[in-house]
Amino acid sequence: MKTQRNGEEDQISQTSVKRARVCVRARCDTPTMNDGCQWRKYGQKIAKGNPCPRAYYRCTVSPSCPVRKQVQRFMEDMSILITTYEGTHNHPLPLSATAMASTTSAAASMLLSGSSTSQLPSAPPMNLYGQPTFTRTQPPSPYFISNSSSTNSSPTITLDLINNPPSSNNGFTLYSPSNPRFPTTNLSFSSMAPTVWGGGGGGGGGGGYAYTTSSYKHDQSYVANLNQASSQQAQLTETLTKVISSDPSFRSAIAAVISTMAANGDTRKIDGGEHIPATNQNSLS
DNA sequence: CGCATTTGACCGGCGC
DNA sequence: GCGCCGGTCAAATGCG
Repeated sequence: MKTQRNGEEDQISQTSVKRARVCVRARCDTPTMNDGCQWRKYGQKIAKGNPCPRAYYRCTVSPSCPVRKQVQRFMEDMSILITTYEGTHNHPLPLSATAMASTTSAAASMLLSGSSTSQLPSAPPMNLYGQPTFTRTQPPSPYFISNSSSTNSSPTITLDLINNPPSSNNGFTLYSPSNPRFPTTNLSFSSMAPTVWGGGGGGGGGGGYAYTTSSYKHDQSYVANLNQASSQQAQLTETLTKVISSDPSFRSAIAAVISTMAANGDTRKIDGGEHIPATNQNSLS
């Protein structure tokens, strides 16, 4: 997997994906999602038409890391956080960050290949889990906003980590592109959302705002999710096999996610573990 | 005292 | 050419 992901990232960095962006939407009560990486806030703007300010962060794990992210509340539901990642990390990541990194890079890779998205024009969302692994107040309406802030000048992948309306999207869903030129691909990992990024900012400085280091906490829901994930692994595997076998590009994205889930639930052998702070590892148990 | 956030200024792209 | 707007910079500020 390490080789595979590195290959993907190489591909990403060498092609136009430098401009590709990965948009992640997740329900999050904290000012910013904790994705395991260390970010430094360098700006904030009030976007036109949106009362919520948009914050700009830069990856500070490595001084030369080009990765940036924008964090903004979803206008129609302030509890939803829209995080847009841009660029690819050029340094090893802590395990807690590989979840996002591998998922986004794989998603970007899938977007680049362009083969898969066109094959799913209007297919209904796939449900691989069958039920949500995390229960939380679910708003009545779907949140697949139409790539609102995008200027269509660069391809954007949307990872949807919101628990969507019950009937169809409780699990793991892939949404079809809507823009023929720069397709916007929506991936939904709603069952993962609260587990991977549940922790809360903290950190120093003014408002106690954006120092989202790898100090995220694993609460009970995280453990519960892990257990449930493993218990459903057989079913998941079977379904994934069908999906993956039918789409080589989607394969890479799925593989990244699976590896992440496996890594979280099992050991920390997979890529990046060597950079985990001890405190973070302790929090896993 | 060091470091991160805050926040107004600045810059470049884009549409008119 | 001008103005708007998104994105970035950097001095000021605040916290540990």
